[in-house]
Amino acid sequence: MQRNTIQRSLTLKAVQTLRCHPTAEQVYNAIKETCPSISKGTVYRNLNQLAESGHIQKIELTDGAAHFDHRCHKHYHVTCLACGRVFDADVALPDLERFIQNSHGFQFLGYDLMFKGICPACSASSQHSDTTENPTP
Amino acid sequence: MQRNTIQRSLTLKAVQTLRCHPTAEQVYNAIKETCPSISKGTVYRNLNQLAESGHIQKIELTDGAAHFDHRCHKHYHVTCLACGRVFDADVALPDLERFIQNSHGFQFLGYDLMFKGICPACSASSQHSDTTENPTP
DNA sequence: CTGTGTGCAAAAGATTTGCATTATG
DNA sequence: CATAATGCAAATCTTTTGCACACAG
Repeated sequence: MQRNTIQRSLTLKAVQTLRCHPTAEQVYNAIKETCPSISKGTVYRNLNQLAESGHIQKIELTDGAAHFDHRCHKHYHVTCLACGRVFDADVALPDLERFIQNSHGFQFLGYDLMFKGICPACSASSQHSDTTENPTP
Repeated sequence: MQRNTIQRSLTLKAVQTLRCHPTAEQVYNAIKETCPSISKGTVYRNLNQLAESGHIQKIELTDGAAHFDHRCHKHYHVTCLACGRVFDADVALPDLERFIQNSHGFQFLGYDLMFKGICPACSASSQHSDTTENPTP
C-alpha cells in the first residue's frame, strides 16, 4: 500500500508551485531548500510514482532530461531548441487518436506530441540561454 | 568538407537494410559483423551527421535510446510500450503546424509525434519481448 | 599535405537500484 | 510491527568527447 511521506508531498508540491515544467534536477534543488536531507533517488522515485498515479505528467524527450507537469488535462508542449525549456502550447488540435484506430492490429493507447522552436527570449538574444526561469512565451 | 569513409557508408547502409528503426546499438552490432574494428563512437558520430544532413531521420520521442529511420518523407511512428520497438504508423494526419502558427511569439520549427501502444506480437504473448526483429504490425 | 574521420577509452548526464535504516499506517 | 519509503552510493544506460593516429581529397 502507498504511504504519505513528507518527501512525496514535497515532491508533488514542488512540481505544482514551480510553474516551469521542471526537470527532476530542478525539483530536487527546490525541495532541498526546505528539506536539505532529501536524496535525488527519492525525488526520482516519487516523480515516477506520482506520474504513474496520474497526479503529475511526465514529459519525455530522450534528448536531455525528462520534464514534469502539474497540469493533467489534455494539452501540448513546445520546447525551445536553444535553451531546452518546455512551455505549454495553448492550441486546440484534432483528436489524433481517431486517425489511427484499428489499424495494423496495434493496440493504440495514446501519443506524445512535442512542438519544437525558438522561444521569444532566445529569439531576442539570439544566443543560448541556460536560465531556469520560465518567462511566458 | 565532408568525406566519404567506409564507416560512414556502412552506417548509412546498415540503417537502410535493417528495416526495423534500429537504435545506435543495433546499428553498431550490425556493422561489426562485416567490420569488427568499427567503434561505437564512430557509429554515433555518423548517425548524428547523417541525420543532420538529411540522409536518415533521428527519432527521439521515446524513453531509452534514440532510433534511426531510413525513410525521410513525412510519416509518423508508433512505439510499443512493452518491447520498445518503433514501427511506422501509416496514417494521414492534418498538418499540425498550421494550428500553431504565430502564437505566443514562439518561432515554431516543427514537431515530434509518437503514438504509443502495444504491438501485435506483445499483445499475443502478453509479456515483455527483447527481440530485435521487426515483424509487421 | 591538410585536416576530417577513426578507434579507444574516459567522461558526462540522467536515471535506476541494492542495501541498511527509518518511519508510516 | 510489518513493510513501504528513504538516504546513500554504486551501477546502468546512452551518448559525447579528448586525443593520437589514419586516410580521403
